[in-house]
Amino acid sequence: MDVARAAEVSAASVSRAVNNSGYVKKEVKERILSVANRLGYNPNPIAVSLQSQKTRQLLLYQNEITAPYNIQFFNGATRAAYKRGYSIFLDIHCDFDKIKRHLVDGVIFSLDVLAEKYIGTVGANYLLPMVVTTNDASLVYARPVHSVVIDNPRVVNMGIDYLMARGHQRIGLILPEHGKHSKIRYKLWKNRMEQEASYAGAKVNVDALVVRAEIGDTDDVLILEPPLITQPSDDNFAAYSSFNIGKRAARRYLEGKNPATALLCFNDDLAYGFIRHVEKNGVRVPGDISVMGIDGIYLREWFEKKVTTVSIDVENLGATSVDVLIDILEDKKPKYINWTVPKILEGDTVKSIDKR
Amino acid sequence: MDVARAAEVSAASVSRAVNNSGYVKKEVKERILSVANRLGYNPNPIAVSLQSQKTRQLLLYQNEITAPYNIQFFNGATRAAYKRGYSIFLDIHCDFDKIKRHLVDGVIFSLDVLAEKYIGTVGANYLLPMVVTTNDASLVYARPVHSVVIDNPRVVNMGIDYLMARGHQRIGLILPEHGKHSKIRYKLWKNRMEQEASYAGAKVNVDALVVRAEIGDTDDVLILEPPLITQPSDDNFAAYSSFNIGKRAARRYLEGKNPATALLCFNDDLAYGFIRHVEKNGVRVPGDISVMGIDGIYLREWFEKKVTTVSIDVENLGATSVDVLIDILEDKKPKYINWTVPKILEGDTVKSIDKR
DNA sequence: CTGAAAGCGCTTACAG
DNA sequence: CTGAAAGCGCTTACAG
Repeated sequence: MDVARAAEVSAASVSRAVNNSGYVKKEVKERILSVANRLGYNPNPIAVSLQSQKTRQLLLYQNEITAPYNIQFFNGATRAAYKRGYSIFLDIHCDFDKIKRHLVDGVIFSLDVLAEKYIGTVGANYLLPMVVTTNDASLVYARPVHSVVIDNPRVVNMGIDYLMARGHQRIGLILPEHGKHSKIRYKLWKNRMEQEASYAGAKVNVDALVVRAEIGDTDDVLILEPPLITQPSDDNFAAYSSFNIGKRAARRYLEGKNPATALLCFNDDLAYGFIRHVEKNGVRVPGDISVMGIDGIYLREWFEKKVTTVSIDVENLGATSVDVLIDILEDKKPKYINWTVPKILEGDTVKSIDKR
Repeated sequence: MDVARAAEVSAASVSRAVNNSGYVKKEVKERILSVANRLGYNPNPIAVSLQSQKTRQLLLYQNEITAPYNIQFFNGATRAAYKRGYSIFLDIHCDFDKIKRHLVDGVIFSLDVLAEKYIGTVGANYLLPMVVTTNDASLVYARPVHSVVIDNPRVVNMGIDYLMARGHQRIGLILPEHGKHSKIRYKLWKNRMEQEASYAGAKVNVDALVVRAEIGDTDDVLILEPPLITQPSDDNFAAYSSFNIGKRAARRYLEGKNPATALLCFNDDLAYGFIRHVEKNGVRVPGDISVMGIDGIYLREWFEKKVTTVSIDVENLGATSVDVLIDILEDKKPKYINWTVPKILEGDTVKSIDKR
């Protein structure tokens, strides 16, 4: 070490002085520090990491970055990490093999399917400490995994409650054709709606209230290489965006004759895609049909109409995931399952109607 | 090394086998590899980095993550990095001291003011290889810095050309009160407009066409800790968003009597904030006033109206920045100044008018 | 209070 | 073709 030579002490003393750990005589310490300062010395972080077996860096996997959900998750995560002296590494390439080369202490998956894939492949013999945000508390992985759980039963029922309180009885559902989360929310919605129908003594086919749509091969959310967001010639939007699924759903909705007075959407992005397309075709929201989303995306503020939504406080989801992961790393034994609490955010897309 | 012991060879041979470098007898290599595989061995990336003095990780500084511009920049950057075997570390905390602890080979600044701040402080004695995306080719830092330059003279004139070709002569400008970029674009616009006026033989006060606005202390873009995007109770949007500056500008616009028939906006976000607010107040775009943005954000597709804009191909900006940085790291001597080419993206917010 | 030594887990000349 | 040695740049017991 240059500093050690210049200050005529051992490397050990420099280390003690710079990190002010252990004993160094006061004058010596000052001399070392002033020399270090003069030479612009900074401990090599890689060497420090090798020694401590810690990088204080975390990895966050998301499958893309244009969805407001993902942006909010990242923002919450990076804030939480910063508070505890860590940094977040956002990786939107689901190329899990690369994880072996990343200099990180642990991993966060903002989507459970990503975590499952990782555990089933690379994770089998390179399993870093990890946390996953999941839509299903009952998910069982190859081994126990710490998770932050979106309380879907509450989310879906809270949305339905809100709409019912405003007189809606025929409450439809718009969701992607495929995907585990989609199935979970569909089941919850269906159970509730059938229950409501039986209360009312009615025998109805609730499935007539559903609109499903899909774009491309959306079953596979593992995107190795994220596409360009904006094509050089036109601004085509990535095929997998929920916004586009919402547009597609709107097309189906307009073709059929869905009897719903209100539609609960799989998420806010989808709701906006839906609204955009039906309004272009003369259907007013909420005049002709009420629309409710799920998530609570920040872009609600950017649109001409704020979507009424069940917020799952995505930033908090990200922050909690990070806190759990750091707790693991610092041996603070967090709970395996961490629930989050949804909440209604009022907006402009639901109207009250007379019950009949 | 466990593998070395189990395979009864030296650590050196294991290294050679695993990296398949140097000579290892075929059978021995196979034995090592199978043992390594059985034990689930992976070289410790920190140790590898210490040895090679490379992490293959890069740091990208941005001052927040909600702006579509930043999202696109990141997407372009991470794609470019991935192609060359690097990863990008997105840091939205402008806490440059932390850079000393990051395990990265180089840094990218997507905003020149961030780079200047870094060079003037921490960078003085901890200067990593770096690249900056800048609005001004003439920027002189404390030392020469590789830069990717947004060709503002072309951007501004291209926008004005587009509007003039559609009959507009009184072309206004909306921009933030403060900031270097704002001043640059203002000057370019002013020169051009005065020139046009003199061609026409007119003597006009072009400044009557300007709308300026600001939110909070926006002069300081160095955000140590990014705020929550969504507040738990209401969805207030961060004060520094250009969208909100656009709304504020709209208020001023409505108060005064700006004679412009078309307004060039500092960026697309601002344009949307402006459009949102004036339309709420009965002013139609482009019916009553044409609006043009700069940037080419992907959210154009999400809105009811696509803003007409001068795209600076932000993804390409990010990708180029990364390529230049990697060229530096790999000793490929990239140019110091790298220009990018703007381009018009048509939209729904400009109408042609009769010249008079 | 301070330094020599060992070690973090690798890789790469250097001998053989 | 293979191993012992040195070294990447630190930190931390261990002696003194």
